[in-house]
Amino acid sequence: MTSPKPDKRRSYHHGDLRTALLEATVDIARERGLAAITMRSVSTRAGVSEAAPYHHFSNKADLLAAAATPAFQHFGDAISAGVESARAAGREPIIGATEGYVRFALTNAGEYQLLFGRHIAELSLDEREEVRSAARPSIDVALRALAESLEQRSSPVSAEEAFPLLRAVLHGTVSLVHEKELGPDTSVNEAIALATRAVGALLDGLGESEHSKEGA
Amino acid sequence: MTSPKPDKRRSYHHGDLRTALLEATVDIARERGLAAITMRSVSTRAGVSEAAPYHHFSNKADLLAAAATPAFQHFGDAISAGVESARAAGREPIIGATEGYVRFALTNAGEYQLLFGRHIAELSLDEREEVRSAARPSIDVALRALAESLEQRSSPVSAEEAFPLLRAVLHGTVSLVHEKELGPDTSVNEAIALATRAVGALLDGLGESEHSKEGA
DNA sequence: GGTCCAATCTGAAGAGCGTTAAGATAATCT
DNA sequence: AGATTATCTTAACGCTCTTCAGATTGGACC
Repeated sequence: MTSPKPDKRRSYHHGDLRTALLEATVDIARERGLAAITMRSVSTRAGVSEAAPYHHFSNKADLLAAAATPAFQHFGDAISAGVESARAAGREPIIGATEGYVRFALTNAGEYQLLFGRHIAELSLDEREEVRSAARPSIDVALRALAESLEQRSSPVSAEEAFPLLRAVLHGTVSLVHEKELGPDTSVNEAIALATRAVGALLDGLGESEHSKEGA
Repeated sequence: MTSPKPDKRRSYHHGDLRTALLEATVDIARERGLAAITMRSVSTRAGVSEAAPYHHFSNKADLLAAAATPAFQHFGDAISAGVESARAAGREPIIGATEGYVRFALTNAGEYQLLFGRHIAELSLDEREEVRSAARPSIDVALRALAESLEQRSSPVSAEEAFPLLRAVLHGTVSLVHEKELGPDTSVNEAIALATRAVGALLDGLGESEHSKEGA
């Protein structure tokens, strides 16, 4: 009994446990945060024993790295949505990307941590490369929005040059809010206002300081 | 008798275990990173059993929060040194503060994490207030440097207004480097160059965009 | 269609983590 | 002095990640 159907969680063998584990990981991150991701919670959610994941991932770090792939999909979609929304409203693409980025990071804090948390720094080179390629589409969306806005402003700096600065502002704003460093009750809209203002000023300043070194 | 005779690791009673535990905590953070701080590593280093800390701190979170006090002292000193150095060289105080901040955060990554890591977000209100007051001197140093530079630029924005933006840039830059998101081998000087450029552009841009809303 | 192999999953165990409880020791108070 | 209180230790619990031997099964091969 209870075997012949590839129905899903039926038989001794799962069928597509790897995918199920990744989905469980992302779901738990969204619902209960990065700290709630344990081998037990993930495998229980997928309906298997806690040792089962080790047949698909070499360890927890590897599982988290692999889970970044679906999570980056969500992240990229959120940025794209922000860009489209801004474009439709006649606002700068990079401001739209900023809104999408910050809104995603604050409404899905656990998933954002999964993508950019401290555990990433401890991955092996191979694993980090895997994450990096999963991140590529999101990066490209943001980079294009940045390039377009710089062009609109006829800014003298390239998108590649400005990109790390943009990332610093966005990641910094989000991290400070996550860590409750800007007060324990900063709202999403306040955070977006902060980030858009910083990004706007940054691009303004980059344009200015390059046109003429008039300081002193 | 002889309360001022804490000879050191002598008897069954330690003498000043609380202080010794805080020093051990900070030392381990500096030497081996935040993750290496365990109740066992800390108490072993202080020469006591692993349960001893619970007579001075209610739990690990409380210990970490208390350890922020000496660590913030180091942090504030580093920022001050940067400001003084810049002042002596005729450069902007806020650029000096930026250099001091980033250099400290990258040469003492573990201690920086101790101050601004994710665990801070999970503290109780009382514990967070304790950390907050320990942070006060460092914040004031940075705030003064910012105010002075804004004045030199006759910028229309107040230091209080610009401060969160400054923090976002600094914390973001440092976090990205710590998490190896800007390449696995970003040097301290590269990070400082990035941060100073971002801070400079930010202040430039804040000045510009307030003088005249000329966009569109 | 039957047999065997390799992939997959389980159950049990080990080492390390934070934390608590009960008891030993020493400093302080009266 | 004796008693009280603060401090520290030893031992244990439940949780973490991880490994290993053994059970189960899907698929390849004959």
